[in-house]
Amino acid sequence: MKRPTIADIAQRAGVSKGAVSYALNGQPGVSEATRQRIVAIAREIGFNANSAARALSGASARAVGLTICRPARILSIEPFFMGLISGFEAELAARGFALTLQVVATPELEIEVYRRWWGERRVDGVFVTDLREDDVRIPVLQELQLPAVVIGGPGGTGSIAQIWSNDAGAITEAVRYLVALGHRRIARVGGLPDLLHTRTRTTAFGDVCRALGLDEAVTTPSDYTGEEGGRATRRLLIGADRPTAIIYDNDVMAVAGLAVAQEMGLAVPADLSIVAWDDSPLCSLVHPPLTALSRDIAEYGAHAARQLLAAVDGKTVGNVEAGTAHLTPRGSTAPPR
Amino acid sequence: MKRPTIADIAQRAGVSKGAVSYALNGQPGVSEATRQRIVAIAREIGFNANSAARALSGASARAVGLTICRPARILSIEPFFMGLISGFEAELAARGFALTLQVVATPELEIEVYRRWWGERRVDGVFVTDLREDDVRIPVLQELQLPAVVIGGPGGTGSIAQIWSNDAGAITEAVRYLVALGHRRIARVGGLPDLLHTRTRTTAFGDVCRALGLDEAVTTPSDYTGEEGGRATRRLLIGADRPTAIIYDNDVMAVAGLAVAQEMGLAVPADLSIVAWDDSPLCSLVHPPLTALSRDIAEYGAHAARQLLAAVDGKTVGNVEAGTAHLTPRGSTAPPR
DNA sequence: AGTGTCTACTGAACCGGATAAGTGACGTGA
DNA sequence: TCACGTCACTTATCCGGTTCAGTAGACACT
Repeated sequence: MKRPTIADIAQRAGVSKGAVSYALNGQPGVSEATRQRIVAIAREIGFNANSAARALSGASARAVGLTICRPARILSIEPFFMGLISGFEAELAARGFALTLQVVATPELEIEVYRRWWGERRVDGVFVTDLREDDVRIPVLQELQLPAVVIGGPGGTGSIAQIWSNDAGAITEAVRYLVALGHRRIARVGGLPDLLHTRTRTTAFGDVCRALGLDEAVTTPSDYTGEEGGRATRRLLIGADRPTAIIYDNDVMAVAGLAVAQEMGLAVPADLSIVAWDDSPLCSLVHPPLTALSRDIAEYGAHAARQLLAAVDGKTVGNVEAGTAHLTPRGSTAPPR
Repeated sequence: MKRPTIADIAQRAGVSKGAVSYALNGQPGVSEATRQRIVAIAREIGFNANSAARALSGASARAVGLTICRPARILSIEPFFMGLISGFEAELAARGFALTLQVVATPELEIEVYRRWWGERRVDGVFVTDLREDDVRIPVLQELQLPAVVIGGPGGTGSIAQIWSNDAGAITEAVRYLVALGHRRIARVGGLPDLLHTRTRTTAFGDVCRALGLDEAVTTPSDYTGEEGGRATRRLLIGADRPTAIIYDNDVMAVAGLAVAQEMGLAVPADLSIVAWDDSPLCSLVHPPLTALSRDIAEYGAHAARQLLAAVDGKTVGNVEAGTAHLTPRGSTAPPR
């Protein structure tokens, strides 16, 4: 089956290719009557502009890219990325943009993917996730002048637009809440220590604990997997002065931590309160349901997509704060025994 | 920054554009010495062929598409798709293919996406998931002659290649195992009833229960969400002859079911045995860890990608069975009290 | 030397859109 | 009535690859 082209439309409408192009793109240069006739024919024969031809003649590729740098075993269970992708899609689909996905192993490979996409003209812009300190990807994106929106921060992206949520504020809220319940020994199981938002959270956690005069503010680094989250929990709970509350940097680790506590015969929340960062259905599924720092990840993604599309359109896009998490208390937090 | 083109390479090598194209694509028509010189220059200046130009001149777009038809709230927690995508990527990246993703609301919209992708020449082939009975997408793909691989089955795809796992065998194994433990009242919380693999499982479940002379073989349809899985479990457990074992069509519902059982004061596995279909880290995280029907979803995806790439290359691709689930016993199954 | 064959290339057409430049018809004002 | 401007188009060129039809030169064979 042959794909219809503007030449086919031109022939049927008795006009030239150029006229068809003007008509379909809403450009001046054709009468309103002709435009409507051409649009009608295009719809009738199911015309879709060849994206390659369009991209080749200087217009945009109508696609944006997302690289994900996480091992498969984390990806499969981590709800964050799928939520983000759902949010992207809502905005992109409305504008007729496609999303190109690539899973990579290291940030260095991510750079290679960016260079290739740029050279191939495959995407008009990219989403950048998992921002690190002195991130190696940033200078490359600047050099290539590839429109980008960094999801994470704040800071560290130079001239590249970013969207970030106020993680420091969120963790402060969580700690204050636990302290109000009467907790004095609060620990935290953090995410990958290289990631900028992990550092932001760690710093803010230390600051608020110090400000409130808490005994200690231990953050155990981890890698977002359930196994590591469970191991970290076990280490925290076998100590002499075991914490009465633990904040986890994602929901998967929090669920694992809950299982470890129960396995060790501790009652949640009586003996141990648990707070999860990011609220997925997972948190409501377990027993007791987990108190969580909730945010609308899909909306966060949609916001990022709007930013990126604006950047692709050549608009200057600033940094915005959006989707800051707020505490959703559930059954896993209570005053300590 | 200007993107290097084959014309740049041609100029520097002192040959024509055509020679460069032959050299870079491993075509005959240039001497080995010249080829190496051209390849060296291309690498030196960081050349990447413009994908639009390549696609426009009849070569492939070097991209394949995946549409996902699930609401965002399920997607974010459902580990299956991310596992599948990871598997796709491994194969696609090795061949330099990009993966284009689109999340849609209905199968009808999926058809529109296929038509658009085909018209835009944006992808060389597509993955089809969530096969239904008399699936409306199949005739469209045949009409467009768009290379495709259906993930699911068996059957119902006409001439289109498919990859399927032996769900009937897997559920039979699970039921036999439970019966061997002494269970006589086994229920099942199924997935979306429209999906072909749900029907396959339902039929096989009924067959094996009848063959083993079990009292009843109730399958409660559901939608893969934790809420629905929990509700279905509650309905099953308040009945007079409550089941002593429940098989769930995905892990999220199984975890929700576990929480409901515990909330109702039932001990797992003493009062109720639980089997989850698809084994994600989630199953090992909860307490007790869930007995699951495990399969390597990433490998399943990689296999599907190999099939699709072969189809894109014009090879005829048959139907293959792969990645059949096998039972991984854990703490959630035991003889009934 | 003449003929044929092969290799290693060149030149040009082509893919399907976007777009700048050109053209003819028509209306308008002096 | 003629010059001029505007509108509604057409024509031609371009984007950057792929590919086909040529062609020059080397070499072998008679």
